[in-house]
Amino acid sequence: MPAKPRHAQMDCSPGCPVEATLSLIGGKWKGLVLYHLMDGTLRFNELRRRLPNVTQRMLTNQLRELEADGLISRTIFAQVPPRVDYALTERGRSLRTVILALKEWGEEHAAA
Amino acid sequence: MPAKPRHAQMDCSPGCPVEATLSLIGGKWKGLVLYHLMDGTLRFNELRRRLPNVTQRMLTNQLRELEADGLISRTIFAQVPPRVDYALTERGRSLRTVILALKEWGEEHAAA
DNA sequence: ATCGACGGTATCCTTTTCGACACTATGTGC
DNA sequence: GCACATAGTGTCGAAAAGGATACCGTCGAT
Repeated sequence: MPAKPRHAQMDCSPGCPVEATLSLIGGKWKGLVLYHLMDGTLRFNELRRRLPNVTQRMLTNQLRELEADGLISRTIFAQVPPRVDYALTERGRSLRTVILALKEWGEEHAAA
Repeated sequence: MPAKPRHAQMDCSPGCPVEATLSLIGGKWKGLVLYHLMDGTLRFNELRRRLPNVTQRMLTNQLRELEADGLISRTIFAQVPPRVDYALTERGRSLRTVILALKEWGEEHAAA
């Protein structure tokens, strides 16, 4: 399983929670995914359209990891054509302030 | 140069600033370094002692990247033994709210 | 009969990241 | 003469992350 042993060993002491949080949202496109899901539930291809530079495989990966971390939920409808909805969980929603802080800082300090 | 082409192409549109910010603080130990420097200026080995799991080479790398991004300053004193001080720049200090948001979320949602 | 939409997998390959380890220079204290 | 502290640098290699491409099954519309 190619999960994220990124900061797996949380033996870092004081500032550790900082890294713990980063390890959850630090994946290459996770910030973006979470940001878009803050608008509400989206289907797989709706996300794809919003993130044109992400390959299908990467998007699937990131979504799976976010799901494994309990930040988003994945709801499958037994239909044809298939339909899968992605939405923030309660835990994911609690990241709102963090994501917004990142966004605001980025907007104000766009420096070259 | 092995810098951070991480989110180099900032062609992501709406949530882009989120990724932009993450690309600056998303390095493996950058969050920690910034967090500790919020306490005030630190010398190289003082940082090392606070981050026991970081190899010297990695610490140097992260510091160099943070400096290149204008988040920290590096002051060399022509002494022997050598002395180098690291401190947050104005720009680095402006990250305070972001770092604290990360830390607080991490503390509250430590979940297994 | 073929095409497209949907939500993926599977496979392969390249790039990036990270860690281990060794090595450097200089001056001081023993 | 030796070790120690300081703040690094260099090289190597493993592992992880990321990207490209091709493929799958089903249904409705053409």
